Amino acid sequence: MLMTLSEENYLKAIYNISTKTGEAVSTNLLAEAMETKASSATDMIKKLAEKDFVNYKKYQGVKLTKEGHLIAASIVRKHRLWEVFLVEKLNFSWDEVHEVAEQLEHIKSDKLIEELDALLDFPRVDPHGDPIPNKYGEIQAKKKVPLSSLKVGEKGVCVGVKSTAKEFLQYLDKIEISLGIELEIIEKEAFDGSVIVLYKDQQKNISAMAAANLYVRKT
Amino acid sequence: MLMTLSEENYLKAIYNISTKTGEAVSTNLLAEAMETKASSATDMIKKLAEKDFVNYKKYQGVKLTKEGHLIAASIVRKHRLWEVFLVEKLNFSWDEVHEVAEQLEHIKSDKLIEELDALLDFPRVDPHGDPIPNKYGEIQAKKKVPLSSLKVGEKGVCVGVKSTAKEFLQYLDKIEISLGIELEIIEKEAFDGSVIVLYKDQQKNISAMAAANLYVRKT
DNA sequence: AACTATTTTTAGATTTGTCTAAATTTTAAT
DNA sequence: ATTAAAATTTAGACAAATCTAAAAATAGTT
Repeated sequence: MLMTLSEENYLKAIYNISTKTGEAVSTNLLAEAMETKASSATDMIKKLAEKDFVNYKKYQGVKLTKEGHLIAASIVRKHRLWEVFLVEKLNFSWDEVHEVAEQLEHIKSDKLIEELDALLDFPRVDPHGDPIPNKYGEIQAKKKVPLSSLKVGEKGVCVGVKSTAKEFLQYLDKIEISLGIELEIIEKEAFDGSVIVLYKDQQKNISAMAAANLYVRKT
Repeated sequence: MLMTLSEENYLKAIYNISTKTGEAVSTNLLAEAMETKASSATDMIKKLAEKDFVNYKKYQGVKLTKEGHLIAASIVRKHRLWEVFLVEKLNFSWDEVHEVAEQLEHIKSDKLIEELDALLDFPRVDPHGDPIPNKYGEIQAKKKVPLSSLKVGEKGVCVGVKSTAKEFLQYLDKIEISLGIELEIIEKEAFDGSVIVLYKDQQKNISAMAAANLYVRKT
């Protein structure tokens, strides 16, 4: 299937928006994600509909078809695998990888991506904690959720942050929380929403604000 | 410097042709290398001349300027580093890498390519034995020469083949010659041009025909 | 030196993805 | 149910890279 760069980027944007909202993607949202005008988005939507990658009814937004979903997921898969590669093998930090992965995700070669997957030991999530679709476009990792949503006794691995404010990241650093650490909820304070967690054999208190901005994946 | 994919490919083609011929590159040769028509090549030549990447006089062909050379060399550098990566890290064979490297060579990130270089331990040549320019566009590896040009007592590393005929490659396989092997010339037969070489602690006879089709880099 | 064949350039058309501006449809509010 | 606001689509234009066909320049041969 011949896909232009632009078509691939639109499909990926539709995929990303619709996994968040679950609904049909509006022309305006899509145009905004693509940093372009609504009229351009309409043009591309028609092209994608013509190729049966999306279902489109005028004024009703778009949804990915089965084939569109598979293509979009494969681009996201490539994007996230390359992110892992950049961090694990090329000493990039997790906030430097996006721009380069945006380029690498369009490289066409099945062998390339399968071998890359193997080189990286078949990772399930990217450096931001987002799940990596398998080659059939399916996501196996559980969804990431804010730490604040866990109940007492549940455990999770830190996989990302919602806020990337400098103060917040520095705070996490100070209390020695980093990506990959496993936490267990010991207690939740009803009155202020703060949580007491166990990690590295220590119990620490985390504010409601911090707990809402720290993503974990349940284990 | 904003470069389109097409501009990069044209510059690379001019680089590759002119390193072979040493002369200005004709419109027809360039068009042929780009698998396009001469009129298209002329159009692009004008654009590249406008940007001062090439010197161009009507009907006289093109030569790279200093800046054009640097850009072209950096693309070739990326292409060849990616080829090494594919072979060394992703189990590609040396005849599978070209198509993928054609895509990867256009990824823009200085950090990416420097880190890749380090990951691969700063290779001087690609899997075909072609030299990898350094980041200043300079080539440090010595030129590859046919084995037949070496004198008695000289040594060289096998870095490539001229003919890729199946029979020839199978013959090399049979006498256990592969890329990377170091050979020493023990004797040259005057009457038929065959050479006796030492490698893997054995002396073997190689025909004049084979010696002319096997590239080595002197050591 | 003249003529022919080849190479190269020009002119005008096409496709892709984008834009602006105007028209249309939907949504929301009274 | 009307109407104003917002969202979406249409129509027409543009730049990039290509093409075909025709014109111009160069090279080769006698």
